[in-house]
Amino acid sequence: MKYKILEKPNCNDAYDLVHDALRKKATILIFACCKVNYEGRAISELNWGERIIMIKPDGTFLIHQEKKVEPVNWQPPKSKTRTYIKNDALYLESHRRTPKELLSVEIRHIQFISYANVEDFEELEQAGYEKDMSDMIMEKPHLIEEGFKPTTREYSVEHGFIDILGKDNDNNLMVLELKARKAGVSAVKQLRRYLQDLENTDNDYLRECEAEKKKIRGILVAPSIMDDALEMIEEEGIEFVSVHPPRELKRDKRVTLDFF
Amino acid sequence: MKYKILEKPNCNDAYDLVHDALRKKATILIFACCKVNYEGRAISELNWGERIIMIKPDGTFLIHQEKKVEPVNWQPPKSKTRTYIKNDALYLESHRRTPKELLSVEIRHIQFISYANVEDFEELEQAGYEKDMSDMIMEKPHLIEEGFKPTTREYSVEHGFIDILGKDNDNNLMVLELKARKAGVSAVKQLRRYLQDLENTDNDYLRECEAEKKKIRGILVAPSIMDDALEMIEEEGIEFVSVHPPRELKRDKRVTLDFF
DNA sequence: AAGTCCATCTCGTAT
DNA sequence: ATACGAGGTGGACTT
Repeated sequence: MKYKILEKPNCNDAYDLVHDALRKKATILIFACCKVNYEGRAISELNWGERIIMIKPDGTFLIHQEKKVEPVNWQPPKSKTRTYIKNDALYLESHRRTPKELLSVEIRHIQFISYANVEDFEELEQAGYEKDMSDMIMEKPHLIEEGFKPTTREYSVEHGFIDILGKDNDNNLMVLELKARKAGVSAVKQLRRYLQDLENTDNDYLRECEAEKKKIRGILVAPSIMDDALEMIEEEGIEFVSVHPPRELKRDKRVTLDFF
Repeated sequence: MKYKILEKPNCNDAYDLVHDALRKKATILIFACCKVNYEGRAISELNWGERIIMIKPDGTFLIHQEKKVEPVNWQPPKSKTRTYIKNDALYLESHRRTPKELLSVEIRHIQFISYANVEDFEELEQAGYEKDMSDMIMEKPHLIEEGFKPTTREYSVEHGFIDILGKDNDNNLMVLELKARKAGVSAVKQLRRYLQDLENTDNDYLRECEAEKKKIRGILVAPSIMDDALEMIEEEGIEFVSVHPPRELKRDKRVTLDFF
């Protein structure tokens, strides 16, 4: 059976349906009045009220109020769900170890309860992120400037990773910090720290620059920049290059590439 | 009517129910095969597959696959939902401005669709966070050490905010960085930056310390600490104090206080 | 409206 | 298993 719905079921029928659904690895939806306790990484308590409960076959457990994107309480995938009846009331429990967490739901008036065998073999295709930007710049370095030659990605320094390292036409070292969204002061500070790290630590790039008397150029790459960050950049001698993250899905790209 | 369910409805009946529910500010649940496009802060595409769609009265729009806590696509509160029929298929659209975002859902086979008037006047009571820790330390400074006198919270420095500033028994300055979870290397680096900020910028605390020839002590406060962070702390002359975030709900606390 | 920071962040990925 | 960073982060709070 693909799905099943019970309206205003009694406690035993609801119990049977949940039990069935858990065994069948179905997705459960419940609209009911409930009371919720959580204890684990933090603790919380939610008094009686109507909510939507969703239990997924991967162990995910969600309780949604009538507002907000985030569930009011939840358990992550691989949590174990069990159900039982006590004093004529239905209880749901979801627990996991590492870290030890327990979510307990007491259910009073079930308006309806259902399970569904959800068949979905598709994955989300998406674009517009820092990684897409990085890929694009490695493919088309001229987006930064003519003659830019990227050499290293994710170069490790004291306070983190430099997104892209490379050289300009005159062999000066270029340190790129990428942001997929509007760059703020924090991005400038981050780049500034990386530049300091590069200058204060012994490394091949620094030695080469010193030997050849070349400069180290810090480049902030983002679609746009906030006003205060722009001011700061001018003070710091850092450059800003406007690059928008690519808005092409990989599938579209593949098609485009196949086409030529 | 508190709720309504249609099983395998035709396109027009489904449209009517959605229309009704949106007008009535009800919460909508749909189990159906759908195809999703998103364009806004990023772009994404999700091909045909079965999912659970939830539309809340506050404008929140969620599409859940059968795995994970996070919805595969969503729109935040205050988004505007509309529905229409085209070529005998039901469409749902949710859009918002600032930033401009559009979520489009094409629906093929509806297994069931329902709306529910969710009544919930309760808010989550919770504890176990950084803020709770901070409150607790301000109330019971001896948790850090005997004679500790906190003076300032959220003291602004170049790279962020110092959680708690205070003095020890000998009038040395104490800089506290709080973490509600196990502290890692990044927490130590953060504290180190704040200490540098405090020493490099002109401020009353620094001047007082220099005048009175007092020290500046960096204290990392967390329930526990990672091995590499502990090593780093010893090198840096930073101290670690183990404090667990309080696990008392405010309501419980109130009861306790009222009792005495 | 925009910026800042915490979160039971979640989730992917590298180690 | 654990650590680390990105996210259409969300959400609360301040400016």
